[in-house]
Amino acid sequence: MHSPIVVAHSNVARESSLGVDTHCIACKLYPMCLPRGLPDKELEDFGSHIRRRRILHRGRMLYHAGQSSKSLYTIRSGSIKTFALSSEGDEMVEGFYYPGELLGFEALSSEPHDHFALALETTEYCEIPVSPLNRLMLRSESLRRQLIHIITRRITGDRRQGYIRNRRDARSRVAAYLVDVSLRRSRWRKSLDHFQLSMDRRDIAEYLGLTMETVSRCLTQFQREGLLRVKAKWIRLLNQQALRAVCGSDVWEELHRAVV
Amino acid sequence: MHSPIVVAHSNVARESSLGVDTHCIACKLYPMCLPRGLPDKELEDFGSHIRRRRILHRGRMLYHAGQSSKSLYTIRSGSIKTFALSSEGDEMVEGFYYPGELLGFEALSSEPHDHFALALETTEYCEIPVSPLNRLMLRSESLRRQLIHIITRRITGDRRQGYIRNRRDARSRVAAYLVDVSLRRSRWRKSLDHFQLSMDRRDIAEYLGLTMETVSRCLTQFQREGLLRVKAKWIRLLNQQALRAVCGSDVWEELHRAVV
DNA sequence: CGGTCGCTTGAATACCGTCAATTGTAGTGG
DNA sequence: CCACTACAATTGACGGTATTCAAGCGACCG
Repeated sequence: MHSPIVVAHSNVARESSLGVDTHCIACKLYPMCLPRGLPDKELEDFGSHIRRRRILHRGRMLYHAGQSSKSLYTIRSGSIKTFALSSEGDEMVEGFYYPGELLGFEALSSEPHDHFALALETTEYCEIPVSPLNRLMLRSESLRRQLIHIITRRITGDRRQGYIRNRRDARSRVAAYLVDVSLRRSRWRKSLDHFQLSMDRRDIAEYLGLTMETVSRCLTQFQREGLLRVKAKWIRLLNQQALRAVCGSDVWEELHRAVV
Repeated sequence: MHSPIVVAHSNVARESSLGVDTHCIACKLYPMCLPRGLPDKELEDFGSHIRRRRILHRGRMLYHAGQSSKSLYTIRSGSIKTFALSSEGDEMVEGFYYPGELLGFEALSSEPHDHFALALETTEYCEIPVSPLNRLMLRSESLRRQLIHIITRRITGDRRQGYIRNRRDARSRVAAYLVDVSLRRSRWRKSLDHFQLSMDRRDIAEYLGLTMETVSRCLTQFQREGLLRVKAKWIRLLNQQALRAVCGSDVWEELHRAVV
């Protein structure tokens, strides 16, 4: 059901024996893809080290807290939730990851994972081991630049997420969340206004610092106001303009900049 | 009204012709200092490019939103507040920076600053222009590693800050904030339990997603409970143990790990 | 068909935000 | 040095919003 890119390029393997191609094609779709813009020679090198097309089924962990980290991961399709566990056992949701996005940066500072990464649906990902990556960076100026560029953008992106999550009232947080999901989907050219959330209400709530019930109430209220239609995990945005107004036009701009 | 950097930078040259020394000394105190662990040769090189001992007086801007960014900055003493402005004109506080901490990472991806950085008190900082930094990284494997290490740790650090700011109730947010300040001070061996906040109540409130009044009420309540004494900006923590319990012991551990 | 799980809805409560008044503090000039 | 001013912080009362607890609904699955 959710296997966008794979399907679209199912006839990829024949194009190249090295198998770098699939990644190249992906790069056209994913602006922040790691090897984007690399010279062909280095691209080959890079491609020979990553482990591509791995599959994780819903509910499986990509990695656990405490586990030593040796790789970066990039999502090809599906979605991942990252979270820490408090001593009382409840989840503190850190974020959600969509196709084209990287996670597991702590591998770059050789620290163990400090959180869990869980597949919210069937998810295809690439694993990029850091030790060959480090070796490659010795030779490849452009790879080094690209990596630093990506990490840096991640920092500014997190900053913007912070602006969402810290909004005062529940309404604007939930609105901003929906706009964010919609914008991030637009990156890989999926429908902007009709989509299925892969996480449940509790996850959204934990992420936004609210309760499940409040998130639910906001959604039904938005529906009553004609801003969207919601049926379980399916969302249809009917009036994006108005939704942006709810979350604050400036917040929308921040989010928009983060995606472009 | 707020004119940026300008200011003094007077008697630097006499200590050393290369001027690396002051930075080296700092490195002993600041574990995350950029050139930490560099071979002497490269350290010299590095030191010759940074602009050290710049002074910013209270209320002055280190940089403005929109301004093009060409340097990283590291605090030597004092403190900096970073914030964005919403369209309604109110501040969205992103964070506070203390000695040993780096800011302005967007320079590494050659994007303009998307926020303001303001000195909360008289602040000494170093400016590290990125173009020589990039050139140096071509030759210096260890510098490259160190930079990536620092940026990566910044991401995990931000994640932990997120756990603070997203706590449900005001009490635990304020408590976590105080513990955080205290721990970050401990890095440069300042008093853990008696200190002066450099930001006002409104700044703290905006940072935590609360109001000034709520922050104030939490502080006086903590005082009534005997956890601390507060007089204007001066805080004396009387019972750190209990304070950590208020913010949730696991959050405290997260913060602690971020500092060490 | 009954059971589980995720989601919604309702009512009561607790908490935080708002507004307004007061006190306190720092900075300025007499 | 003190008085004055401007601004920061505190405090109180009130109303609104989110949480809590509990019940009800509906989809999915055995």
